[in-house]
Amino acid sequence: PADTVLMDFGQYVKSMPLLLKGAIKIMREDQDGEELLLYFLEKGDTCAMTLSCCMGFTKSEIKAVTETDTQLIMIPVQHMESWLGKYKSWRGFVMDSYHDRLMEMLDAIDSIAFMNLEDRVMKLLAEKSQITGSKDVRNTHKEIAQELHTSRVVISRILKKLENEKRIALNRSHITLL
Amino acid sequence: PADTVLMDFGQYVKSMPLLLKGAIKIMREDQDGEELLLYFLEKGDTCAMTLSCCMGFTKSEIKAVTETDTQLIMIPVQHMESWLGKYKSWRGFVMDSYHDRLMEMLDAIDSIAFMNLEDRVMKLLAEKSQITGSKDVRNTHKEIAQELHTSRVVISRILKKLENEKRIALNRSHITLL
DNA sequence: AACCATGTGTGACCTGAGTTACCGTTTACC
DNA sequence: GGTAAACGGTAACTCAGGTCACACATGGTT
Repeated sequence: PADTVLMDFGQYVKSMPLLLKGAIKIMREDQDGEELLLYFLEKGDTCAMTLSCCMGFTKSEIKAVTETDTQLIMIPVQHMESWLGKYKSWRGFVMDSYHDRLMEMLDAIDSIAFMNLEDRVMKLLAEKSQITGSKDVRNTHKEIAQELHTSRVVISRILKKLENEKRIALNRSHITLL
Repeated sequence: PADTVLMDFGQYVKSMPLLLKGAIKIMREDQDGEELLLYFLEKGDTCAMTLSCCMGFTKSEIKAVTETDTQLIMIPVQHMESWLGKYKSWRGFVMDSYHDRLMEMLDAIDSIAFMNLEDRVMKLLAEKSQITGSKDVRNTHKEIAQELHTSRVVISRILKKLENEKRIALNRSHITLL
């Protein structure tokens, strides 16, 4: 179901998720417990972070939470490793996954470093809309604020501005893209 | 030699660097040509970005510039691929490299998202000092500003403050950590 | 020595974003 | 139906960091 914490910071990882349906959001947390959305995983994706964590037997650096209801397969580490030697296709899949995740990280960095908050809000709303396949985004201002690592007041202000510009419509716990 | 551009944005990549000596800085650039330092590569490292770029035959998303004089081996793509099937150790090395790079990206995100400029400046100076093995950092304020994606004036201001706090000493084109 | 490019210092000002405080509205749940 | 919690709007203020303008120092070149 949506909003399930699949993996938390500091947890050991012993299997690798393979996403069949739905979406997962990957978050980063600093020492004060402040969070930041890194990227979303969608159908066909796997989490490279998990992947390298479970191979190195290190703790998770990230938190994974289902964004929507989700269906996934968990592959135990030992299979993963042996398959890497046996199947070229599996190797290719794992490599591609690493590549994809690096690109998502780059994108996350671009957003934080080069974009202003207003644009980041619009980008996030667009991504959420794309994931659910609907123009309606069911989130409170507070949730959006946490994902973008800012405060609720700031998000409310920006959303109100976007509404005045007729780019979105606001309702309680529910935003519509126009 | 130092300050050599090994790879630029949009360039195709046909071989993979393996760092024997020295250090390389990896930069990201936005559409306006604004740059941002992502991380440094050091002895024993390779560039996972290059790696996945050359396997996918896509253009480079990053720019690589030697930070110090550097010695490296360039491995052509075709070897890389066949070795992945043949040698478990090579596979492990490539996987580890991907993992390391992902961790560096996480660190870069932490810096940008969670730290203030003053701390980022100190962190950068510490990294540069560690790389050269010297307390002296030979950089102009302008160079530091570009790496942190800010302006020269701001960096001068912060450095002056750090000097007043006796944490560094300033000279022309040259900063000493105390 | 005169000149010019580069590097640095500093004051004045602007602005996006974070903070605090307070209020009204809606929803969930006894 | 009443009450507490969650949600959202808004004003007033603060502040880090960005921008502009200008001055001066340093070092290399002719």
